[in-house]
Amino acid sequence: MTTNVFLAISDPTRRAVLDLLATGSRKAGDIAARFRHLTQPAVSRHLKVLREAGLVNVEVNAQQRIYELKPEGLAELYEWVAKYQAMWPDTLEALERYLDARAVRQKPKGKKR
Amino acid sequence: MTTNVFLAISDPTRRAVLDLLATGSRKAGDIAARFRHLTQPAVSRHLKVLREAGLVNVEVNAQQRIYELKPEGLAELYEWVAKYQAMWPDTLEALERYLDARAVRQKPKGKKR
DNA sequence: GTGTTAAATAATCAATCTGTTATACAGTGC
DNA sequence: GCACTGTATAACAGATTGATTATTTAACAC
Repeated sequence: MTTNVFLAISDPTRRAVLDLLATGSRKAGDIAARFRHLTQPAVSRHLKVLREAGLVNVEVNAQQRIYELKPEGLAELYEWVAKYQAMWPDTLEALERYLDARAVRQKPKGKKR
Repeated sequence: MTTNVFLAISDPTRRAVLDLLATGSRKAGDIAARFRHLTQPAVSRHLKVLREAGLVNVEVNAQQRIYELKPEGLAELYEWVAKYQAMWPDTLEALERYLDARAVRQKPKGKKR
């Protein structure tokens, strides 16, 4: 139990679910449909992990479950990483330059990550 | 391969190593000594994961390895979570209030997390 | 009631993770 | 050379993860 946020976001599928929910709430079935390489139960279990980590809310609507992002659940993570941000090369601009440089290095023309 | 940052920080021991290195570079042996419930090889493997994730640098000094935090390695994580920060209740102050409230709820008198 | 739909849970399995002990490797000092 | 020190790696065991298929649960529609 006490599924924690760090563990919850360590899985790429779960991050993708969060990214999707960031664009708006979705029914469980619609979320599952986005992951065509996964079955419905697989997605359902990812949603459970996200629920237990406090990263999403569920609203019941007849047989449907509407998942909503709960972004404050990421506060703990933000809090943790922000400590390190202060140690970054220099300013935010330096960070941006760093990220841009990294993006170019990793994928010269691509867009997905 | 391609050990990623999200996975690297999902383990509490590894986060503790990073937190330790945030206070200054350390020899591998000194790091291992901090985790008395773990053996030297166990810590060595955590260090390897952190290396592969680009979160630490190693400087060789005779038989010793001096580990140094590479905070820019957390840029990807920061980048990801920062997207969500914009969706938080309100301002930074609201976030702080939220965090304080959460801390009180979870541990009325304690201080460690 | 029956049948249908939406989603969660159960049972199971393979792969991965984290720890252990034992061992190898590389550098130092004599 | 040999012994010693510091750290990494190998081999393995147990726990956990993430997927599957099959089943259950719950609400709707008739």
